[in-house]
Amino acid sequence: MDGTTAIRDPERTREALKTAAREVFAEYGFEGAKTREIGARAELNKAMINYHFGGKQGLFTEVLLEDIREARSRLSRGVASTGSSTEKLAAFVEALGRLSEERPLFLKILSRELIDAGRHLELQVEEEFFGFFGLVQEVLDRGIESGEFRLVDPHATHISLVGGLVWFALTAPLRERLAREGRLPAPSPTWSSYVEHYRELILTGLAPSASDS
Amino acid sequence: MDGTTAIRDPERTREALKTAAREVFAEYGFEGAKTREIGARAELNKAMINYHFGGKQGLFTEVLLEDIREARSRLSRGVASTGSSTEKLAAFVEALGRLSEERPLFLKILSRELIDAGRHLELQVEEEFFGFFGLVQEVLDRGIESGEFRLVDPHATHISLVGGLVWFALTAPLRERLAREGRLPAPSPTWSSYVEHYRELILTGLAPSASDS
DNA sequence: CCGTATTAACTAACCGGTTGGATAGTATCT
DNA sequence: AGATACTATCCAACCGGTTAGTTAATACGG
Repeated sequence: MDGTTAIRDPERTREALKTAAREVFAEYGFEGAKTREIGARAELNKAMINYHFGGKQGLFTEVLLEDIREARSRLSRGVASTGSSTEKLAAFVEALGRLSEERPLFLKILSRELIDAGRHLELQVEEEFFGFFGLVQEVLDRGIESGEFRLVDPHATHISLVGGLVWFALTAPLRERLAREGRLPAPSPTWSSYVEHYRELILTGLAPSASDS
Repeated sequence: MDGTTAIRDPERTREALKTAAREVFAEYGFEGAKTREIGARAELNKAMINYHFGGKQGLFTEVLLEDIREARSRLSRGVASTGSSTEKLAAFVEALGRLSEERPLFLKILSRELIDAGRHLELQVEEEFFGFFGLVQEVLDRGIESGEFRLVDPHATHISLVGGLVWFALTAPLRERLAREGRLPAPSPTWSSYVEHYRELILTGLAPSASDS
């Protein structure tokens, strides 16, 4: 009765399904993901998806809500670091880099949803997701106001800021495959080296020129 | 028999199928795209896909080969512009921006393939696609060598360079939907304003500091 | 404690509907 | 007439979801 030998453990079952779902949804997308495959990877009957989550959509929603909340909490911590706007932005890039590296499945799922305009996102997930947008905006606004950054469009800058890192993450699978097959002329950058490069590129790009007020 | 009134026109049929395929593949991905839907949009029997292209995969490959070749030719023209490395890079950003704006379906299809490491790309398409990578590399290498750019990792810079623009394109559908529903706090940047912003961000970010050799 | 009724967790089999592709027959070219 | 282009129909495989039935965990009266 120590719990580890329990044959039936609904909590463990739910976690196993969610873990399998993250893999399969990331690999095949919502429509492409087969409930049979999720069930098989979790070593459970696919009917358990309906039993515990109300269906494929329910499982998808549950997994995304969990991941979005974790991501927001991690990124918030990055932005909330004390210091100048420059330091805050650097901390955010670091946090987003680490998140992209450690949660590639989440990033894949989210990217797929972005491509098809969030077709499979329920309202609740959408609302939760929009919380991301406010995170960086304030740092940029304040940095521009204080003169630490050039006078750039904060909205556009926000897109650029996230774009490079996400793109690095999205192309990672292909680059890894090519590297494995020896078809890459030069070695691909590591995560840490890329994040470092990106932080410098962005911060240099945002720095005011010498002649600015 | 001037051709425009022809009831049967295999060339027109092939084009109609490819046009419909671009829409459907971009919207639903390779697996999600239904041959019935493609046939319906082209106002043709779905058996024509098999007849003219040998199947779903054949049509997909055909469409991608065509689009990749067009994209490469357009981007090559951008890079080949005369002038300094800075001007060449600026021209490339412009060209990529215009391409992303004018060929959103192509970009969607390609992004989906990147996410799943090119699972549906036949070898021929892959080879054709890799040609992209070399395009910017040389401009960056020469710009660094000549001292126009900082001493950055060209591979990483390449990823950053493409990332922002592609991310802008990928999030466009969602941003458009949100704007339509009035759920966006601030208006989203237009294509031209974003490209302009991005060009400046990158070129500023790559510029050597005053103290550099 | 202890048998037993009740509930919760789980499985195997099945369902209507849809998929990409094949095939047979028809129309329209040269 | 013979090749080419096209349609209507069919098919095996597969999809997500449901269902009836089984077993493990739990509540409870004695």
